Amino acid sequence: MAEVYIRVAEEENEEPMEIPSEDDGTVLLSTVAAQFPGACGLRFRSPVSQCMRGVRLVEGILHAPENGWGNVVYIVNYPKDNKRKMDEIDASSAVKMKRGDMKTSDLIVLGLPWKTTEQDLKDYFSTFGEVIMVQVKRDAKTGNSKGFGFVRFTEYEAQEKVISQRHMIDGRWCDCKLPNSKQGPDEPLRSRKVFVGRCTEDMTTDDLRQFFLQYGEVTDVFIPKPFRAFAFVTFADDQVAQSLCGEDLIIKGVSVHISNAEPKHGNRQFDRTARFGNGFGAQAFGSSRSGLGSSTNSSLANFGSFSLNPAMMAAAQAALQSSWGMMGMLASQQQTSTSGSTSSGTSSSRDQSQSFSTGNSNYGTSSASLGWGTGSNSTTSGSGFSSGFGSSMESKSSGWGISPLFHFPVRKLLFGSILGVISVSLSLFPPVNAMPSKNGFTPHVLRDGGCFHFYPLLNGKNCATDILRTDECD
DNA sequence: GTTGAGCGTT
Repeated sequence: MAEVYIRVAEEENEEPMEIPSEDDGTVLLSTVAAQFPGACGLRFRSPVSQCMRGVRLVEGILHAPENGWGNVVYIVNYPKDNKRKMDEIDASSAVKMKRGDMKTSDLIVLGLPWKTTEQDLKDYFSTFGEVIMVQVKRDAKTGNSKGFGFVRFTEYEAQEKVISQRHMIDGRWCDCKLPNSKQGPDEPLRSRKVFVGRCTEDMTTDDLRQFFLQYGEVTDVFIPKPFRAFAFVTFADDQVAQSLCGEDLIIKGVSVHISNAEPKHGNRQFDRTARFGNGFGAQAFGSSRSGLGSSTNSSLANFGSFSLNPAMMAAAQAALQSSWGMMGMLASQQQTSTSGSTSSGTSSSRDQSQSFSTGNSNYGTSSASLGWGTGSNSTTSGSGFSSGFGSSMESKSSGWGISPLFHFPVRKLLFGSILGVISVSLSLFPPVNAMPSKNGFTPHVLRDGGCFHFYPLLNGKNCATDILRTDECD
């Protein structure tokens, strides 16, 4: 079969480029993206209607229109083309760009060989520009390198270049990043990482990487182990990430939902705002970035007189309604495995394990707690029910992870008091199924090692995060 | 004397 090419251009009146189709007559979006980086689809002007028409795209495969590809010039779609909100994002980033200092800052160099000296560092990085500072962090007693260091350039361009690539230093691949201490507090607005909900177990990191490649360069894919039905995909371009948020995409025949990766707990800006008067974290509700702010707040107001928010109740009731039940919770205490999972590409070889390590995340559960019955944080204190929670699951690599509304180590709680409080709350409030749909909160429970995570859904959309499994709750 | 994700004063 003779090779078939379709004509593609960025604009209608530009000279088209011929792009090869596959044997079955389809065209891979990745093929298009190879010539037009960032392309997310094709459109063409219908000779009949004179309107622009989209080309069917299924799982990265572009399907010819009814009458074949023909001689039409297909126009490349980019994520920003069909996202009105991108204008706002562009505007806000423009502001940040202006405000963003072009000053250089220290860069942390991760993964240094133990033997690497500061002179080695200086020699290496001088190839990128003038180096005004290098450090190798060492153990005070032994003087041994800790395997990381810092470098600073005079030129901002050199800094950008160095951050943008990996570095082979003395035989090891190293990464240079802005240190955590230098990461701006409003970086979340420009997150390059998206949360991929409703993943199935057969989706591999490679599958996801291949799939999302059609939208732009993918710098990291992370799938928590054991299987938890979600993943994180990080793009090189934050605009690509933002443009995908809210989309339902089909991967391997299943619909996954893309949303913002919630900031992990323990992030600077949330430390101080992690509590409401009712004792619940403001993060899941107050963040305007999640786009849930207004509707959520109105729900809160309805419950204000109880100084309880709906998610709080939902969570408590979910504890009773969850398919595990209390016995399941007890049994779960036998499982203590938490953060032992490794990065997605595991290898015993030193070099290979490094090659997979960039940007991968591990998950662990750190302690969090619920305080029951004291009411100390309650402003109106009608219920005598308050809680607080600390950090939870986190994504170590880039500071973003999912954020369950709260979770707690089961073993640290007395079940008698749980039952007591829950029975009180149940007597005060209707069961979940009877909760007003207007309210829209639905509890979901996720077990993670010895901990339980409660995920409230607001009108079917993730409130604290995306929903993970559907078999546990209604 | 080992290690391999992280985050810097000393």
